[in-house]
Amino acid sequence: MQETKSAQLAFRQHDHACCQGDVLQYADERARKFGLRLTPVRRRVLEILLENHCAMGAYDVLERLGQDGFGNQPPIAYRALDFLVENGLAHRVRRLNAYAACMHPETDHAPIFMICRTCDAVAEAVAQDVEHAIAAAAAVADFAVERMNVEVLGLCPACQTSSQAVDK
Amino acid sequence: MQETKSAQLAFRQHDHACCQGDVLQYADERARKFGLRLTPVRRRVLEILLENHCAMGAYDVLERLGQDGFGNQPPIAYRALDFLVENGLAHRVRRLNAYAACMHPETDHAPIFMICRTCDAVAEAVAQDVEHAIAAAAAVADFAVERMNVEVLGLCPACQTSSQAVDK
DNA sequence: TATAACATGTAATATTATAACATAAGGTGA
DNA sequence: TCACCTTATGTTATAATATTACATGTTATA
Repeated sequence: MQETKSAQLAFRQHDHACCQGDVLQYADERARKFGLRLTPVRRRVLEILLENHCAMGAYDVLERLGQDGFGNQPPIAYRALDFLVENGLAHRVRRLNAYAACMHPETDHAPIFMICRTCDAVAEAVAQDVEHAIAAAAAVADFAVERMNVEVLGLCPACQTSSQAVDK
Repeated sequence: MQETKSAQLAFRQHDHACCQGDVLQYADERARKFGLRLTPVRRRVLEILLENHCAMGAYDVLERLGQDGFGNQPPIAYRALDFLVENGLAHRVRRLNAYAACMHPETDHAPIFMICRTCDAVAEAVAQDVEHAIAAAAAVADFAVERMNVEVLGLCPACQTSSQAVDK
């Protein structure tokens, strides 16, 4: 059980400025090192995604971009989001039709999302044993794995104890 | 490693009439036993999903329903699909915005889909060890799991050996 | 500085999904 | 059987998500 630390963190009070700062710094570094073009829109989208531990829809991101003086047509947001996803700086959360900043950009990993059904918080865990178990299951079927993603729906610690824990 | 047998099967030549027959029979049984109303549209949608080991979009299902004399407006398809999903007779494949008949309706399980990137075949595996590993990761974050799903993208056995294995 | 490759702006449209309300069908107790 | 309630279906409209296509601009480099 390695590295679920940050997943615990996401659901709790914490100094989120660190999450943001660390990830942004890493993104800048990587852009420099690998010649990624982390342009203003792209970097801004990453910042927006990092504002809190929730996934955001493309149109929400787009609205923010418009406010900041960037274009306000869908492709502006989708292209920046695609760039981030392709370069491991964000993930797509399919259950929510939304995107979340990657909290572990330094490690090559399959994202495991825990999605709170009531407050929409999203925590990303990295758990190698899960990946291994999935890889093993795929191997039995002779399936050549390229990507995998895991999405878990439920209640975050806060919502378990609050009265919001009703069906939505 | 239990129960990936059927996942192997899905990707290979097999007597698919058995898959269909078994699942439909089980669905009928369960409907009777638990008083589920497996109405004509709903049953027909299940049959359509069972026609091959691919996931189908709601609008594809809808088109088929229209041909069969059922209504041809989106809610017709979505409602039947929702019913099947809620009653464990189908799953939603989020990566494809599509639906697939459940191949293991008799067991309560989290679906694990292997999705072939080139031929769109979908195989459903049931692997308890994967579920356990995910549950353990969630427990560390105090996350109360309600549902989980795993989607693996890659190449099915047939497409690995064919020339179709290029980027799509 | 010409050029090629990549990125952004913009308009239009495709695809997926839901809301809201009317009608019909099935189940149940008087 | 009827009245009633609940559940399911039909229908219209529209919301939410995503992409295509093409014009324009920017950057890297020969």
